[in-house]
Amino acid sequence: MARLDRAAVLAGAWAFIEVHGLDALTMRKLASSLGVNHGTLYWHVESKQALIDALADDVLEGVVDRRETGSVGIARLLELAYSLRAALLTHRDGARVLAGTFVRQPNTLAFGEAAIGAAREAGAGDRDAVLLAFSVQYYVTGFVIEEQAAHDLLRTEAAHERAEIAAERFPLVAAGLRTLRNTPRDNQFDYGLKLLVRRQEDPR
Amino acid sequence: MARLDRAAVLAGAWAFIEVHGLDALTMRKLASSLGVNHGTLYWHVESKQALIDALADDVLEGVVDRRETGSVGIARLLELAYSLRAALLTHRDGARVLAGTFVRQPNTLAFGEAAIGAAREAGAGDRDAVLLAFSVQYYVTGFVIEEQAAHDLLRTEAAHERAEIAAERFPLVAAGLRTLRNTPRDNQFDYGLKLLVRRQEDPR
DNA sequence: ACCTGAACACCGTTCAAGT
DNA sequence: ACCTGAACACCGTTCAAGT
Repeated sequence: MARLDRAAVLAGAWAFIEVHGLDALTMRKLASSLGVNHGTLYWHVESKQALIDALADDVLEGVVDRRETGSVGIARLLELAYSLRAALLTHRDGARVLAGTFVRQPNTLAFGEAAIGAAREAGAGDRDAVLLAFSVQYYVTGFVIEEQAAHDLLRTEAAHERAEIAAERFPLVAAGLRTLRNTPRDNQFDYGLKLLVRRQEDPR
Repeated sequence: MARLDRAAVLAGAWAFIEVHGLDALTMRKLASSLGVNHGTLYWHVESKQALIDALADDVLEGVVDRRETGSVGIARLLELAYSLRAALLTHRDGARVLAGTFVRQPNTLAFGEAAIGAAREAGAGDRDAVLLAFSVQYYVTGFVIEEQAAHDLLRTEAAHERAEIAAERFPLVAAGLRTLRNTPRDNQFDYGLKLLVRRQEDPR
C-alpha cells in the first residue's frame, strides 16, 4: 500500500462521495476506505471542514484552462459557464460541495477573473462586467444544485413512487415537469443562460 | 412550560439556527434549548432530516400569498422573485436549508405554480413559461446561497483578516469586489434578475 | 398523548507512542 | 515523516417505562 498523501485523501473522498453521497462522508469511513487508521487523516488534512474546502476548490480545477479555445467576449463567457456546469457535474454532489462554503481559493478566483474578463471583452463597463459575470455564476450554481438534488433523490427513491405532483392543485407545475422531461438538460440550462447574456450578444 | 408541539419544534430550530447556524444544529442541543429530553423530539418529528425538510417548506410559507398585490405578468414574476429572496433572507442559512433537499411540498409547488402562471400571463408559450420561471428560481437560489455564505463567513471570521484577494494575480476580481462593496445588495440582485426577464418586458 | 432515561452504534478531534 | 491506538466529548435514533 503506497504511502498516503494529501492528493490521495482528496481522491479517496471523491470516490467515497461518488458511491455514498456527501452526507454519508465521514472521516472514519473515509479512513477505512483508504485502509488507514482514522487519526491518520489529520496528518494530511487539518479538519473535515478543511477537507471539504479543498474538495470545493478541486471541483474547479482546470475549468478555466481546459477549454482555452481562443474564443472571446460573450462566446468565452458562455464557454466558461458550460465548463463550470460540466465541472460541477463531474463529481456527485459537486455543486453542494462548492456552494456550501464561501471559497476564496485559486481556482474559484481564476474563474471569476476569466468571467469578468470575458464580459469586459464583450464591451461591458466596469460595473456591468462584474455584475454580469457574477449573475452567470449564481445561475449556474443554482441550476446544478437543483439538478444534482433531483438526481440524488431519484437515486435513492424507488422510481415508482416518484411523488406524482397533485395535478389538481398545481396544474401548471405538473404540466411543466412533463415538459421538462422532454427537454434535454443541456437545453434547459442553455435557456436561462442565454437570457442572461442576450443583450450583449444580440442587441436588437 | 407549555406542552411541546411540532410548530414549537420548528420555531425552536429556527431560533437555534439564528444564533448558531445550520451546521451547529443538533437534535440534542435543540432539545436542551427547548428544555426537553432529546428523545422527546422524535415524538414530534420523524428524524433530523424530516425536521430540515419541514424547515425548508417553512421558509416559503406565505411567499406566494403575502404579496398578492394584483400585479400580473412580468411584474408579478419580479415580485415573486423579490419575495422569494426576502423569505430566504428571513432566516439565517435559509437558502442552504431550502437548496439542500429537493423539496416537493406545498409551498414549493405553490411558488412554482405562481411563477409559471405569471410567465404565461406575460405571453410566454407553454415551454418558455416553464423554463423562464425555473431559471428565475435557479438564479434567486444561487444568489442568496452566496449572499448568506459570505455573511456567515464575515460573522465568524475576524474582520481584519478579510482575506484580501491577491490583487496581482486576480486584478479584475479584486477591483470587482470593491465595486460590489459600493453597490447595494438589492441592486446586485436586480441586475441579473432583470437580465433574465428583459425581453418579455421590453422586446426591442 | 406526551415525556424521561438509558442504551446502542456511531461521530470529529487530539495526542502520546511507535516506525 | 507518517501512522497506530486509545481516549474524549460528542452525535442520531430507538424504546421501555413512566404520567
